[in-house]
Amino acid sequence: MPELPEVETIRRGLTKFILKKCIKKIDILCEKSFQGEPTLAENHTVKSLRRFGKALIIDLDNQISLMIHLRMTGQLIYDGKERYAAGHPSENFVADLPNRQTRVIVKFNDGTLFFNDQRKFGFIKVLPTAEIKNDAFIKKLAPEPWDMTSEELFNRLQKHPNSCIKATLLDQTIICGLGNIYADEALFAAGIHPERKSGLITKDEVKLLLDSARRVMEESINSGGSTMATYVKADGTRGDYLEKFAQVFRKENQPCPKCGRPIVKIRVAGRGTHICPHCQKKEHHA
DNA sequence: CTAGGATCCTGTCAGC
DNA sequence: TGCTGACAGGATCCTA
Repeated sequence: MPELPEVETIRRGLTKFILKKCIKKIDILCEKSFQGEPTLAENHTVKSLRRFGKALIIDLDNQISLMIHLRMTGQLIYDGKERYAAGHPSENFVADLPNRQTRVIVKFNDGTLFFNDQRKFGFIKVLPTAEIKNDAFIKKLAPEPWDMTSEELFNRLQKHPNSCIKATLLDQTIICGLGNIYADEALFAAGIHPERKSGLITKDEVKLLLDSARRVMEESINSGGSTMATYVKADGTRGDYLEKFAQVFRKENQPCPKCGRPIVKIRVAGRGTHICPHCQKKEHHA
C-alpha cells in the first residue's frame, strides 16, 4: 500500500520519536514477518532513518540495520506519550495494541513500535548495514523520479516497449517510488492512457509524465502522505486525505476534474485503474 | 529475453 | 442470514 510519499512521511515522523533511542527488545508474533536475528538489534541505539524507494531503513549504532518493507497492508505505529501512526490506513491507527494484526513489537525505553500487517506481505529484516546495498530488492531499484531526466526515463521505457505504461511505471527497476495511486494520478495529470504501450510515448509526453509523477508525490509528501499521521483528527473523526488529494484514484463515477465526464475504473496490469477515458487517450495525437 | 498471470495472506464487501 | 467471488496503495515467481 504505502508508496514513496507514505514511506517518506513515516521516515520523517518516526525520526522524531526514535532517533537516538535504544531498542530494548524485539518480540516476533509472526515468523513470516521477520527475517534475521532480532537480538542483534537489541540494546542498540537508532543512528539514522533512511529510505530507498518504498523501503525504510533503520540504522543502529553497531553496524546493524533494520530494513522494513510495508508492501500492501503494513503499518508502523509508535505508541509512547503520544501515538504516531502511518502506513496502510485502518482502525489499527486508533485501536488497542497489540492486536490480531500485530506481527512484530519493537520495545524502546519510553515507547513501543508496532509493526502491523494484515496480509503478511511486508517484513522487517535484520542485516549488517554494509549489506543493504547488496540486498536483491535494493540493488535493482531504479532512481527516483527526481534523480533522473526525462531523456533517461524515455530510454528506460524502451526496455519494455510492448508493456502498458502503467505496468512499466509500477516496475521499481524502471522508476522507483510509484505505486497504484501515484501511477494513476501521474498518468491522469499527463493525459496518458494507462494501456498505452510504453514504446509509443513521445519524448514530450515522457517529460510531462515525469513532471507529473514528481508533482503528485511532492504534493503528497508536503501534506504528510495520503495516510498521514493526523489520520485521526483531534475530534476523534477519521480524516480521509486520499479523498481530497486524488483526482481519479477511487473516484469512479465521479466527474473528471478536467472535463466533467465520469471517471471510469478499469483493470490494467492486474490492478484496479482509474481513468478519464476522454482526457487520457490510448493513441498519441499531435 | 519479454509480457502477463498466479501467488503470497487476511479481511471486507457486493450480490445472490 | 449465509455463502461466494472479487478485490485490495506490492513484489516475485512461473509460464508461454
